Amino acid sequence: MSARDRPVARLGDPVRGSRSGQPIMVLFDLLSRRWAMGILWNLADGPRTFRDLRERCDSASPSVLNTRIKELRSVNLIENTPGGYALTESGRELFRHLEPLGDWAMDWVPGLDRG
Amino acid sequence: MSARDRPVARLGDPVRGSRSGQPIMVLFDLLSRRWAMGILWNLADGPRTFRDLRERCDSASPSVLNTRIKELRSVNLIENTPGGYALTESGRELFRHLEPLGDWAMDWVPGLDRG
DNA sequence: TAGCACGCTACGAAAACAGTAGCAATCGTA
DNA sequence: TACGATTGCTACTGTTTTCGTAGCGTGCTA
Repeated sequence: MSARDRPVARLGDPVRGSRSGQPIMVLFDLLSRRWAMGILWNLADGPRTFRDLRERCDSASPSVLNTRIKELRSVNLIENTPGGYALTESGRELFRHLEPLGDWAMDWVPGLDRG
Repeated sequence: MSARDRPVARLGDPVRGSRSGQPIMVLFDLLSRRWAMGILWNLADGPRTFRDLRERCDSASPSVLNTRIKELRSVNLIENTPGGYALTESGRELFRHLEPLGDWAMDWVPGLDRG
């Protein structure tokens, strides 16, 4: 299995066009894929089924959603529980770092309409 | 100028397939574009010229880099100073929220090699 | 005036994503 | 045991985004 085929970059791998493989860039590479952060965000308040999660992600296409789920599962950020997909402990840790962005965004976004 | 042509979503706009327009989704939409977070990260320790920044972003293609720069400038996260591109005050605020991810990623990434 | 570094654009190829349809498995119900 | 409803998920086509490379116009310097 080559780096190219592996779902998510490992430490030292070329990272989707990035060749440094620094941890933060590995993370950015993962999070900057469509719906990756949205999935974490929408699982934060409890487990969701595939279709439930899909609705909350504005009906993201199931192919992309499923690809993202595989990726996030492969790096142990989410897991499939009897109650549906849910954040793992690592996922909750990561979410705790993302969470403050919600408040910050609420202060930031309205200012954009000046354009 | 339609929402589709505007570089970055405004509050209430459909957000690249997302129709909620919640602030956090507007932010996620912006940050989940290629190199958006990398640019903020690489400008955190001082201004950089276009070419300098490009090298730090693993030689990202200039077209994408320039597109991202336009977007980040249009929402007042970076600006073009005499010394090169630099974070604005808003940009530094946002970076302060991103910064802890660097340490977290260093704990997280090595564990991925168990796959 | 010849070089050089600058910000930036153009363009074809490749990859990612959207949008829709639908399948196989599982469940509760009758 | 058959039925419909719901589940996770795949397949396919068309659009959008990104990549990778080449190169333009400007300003500075020697």
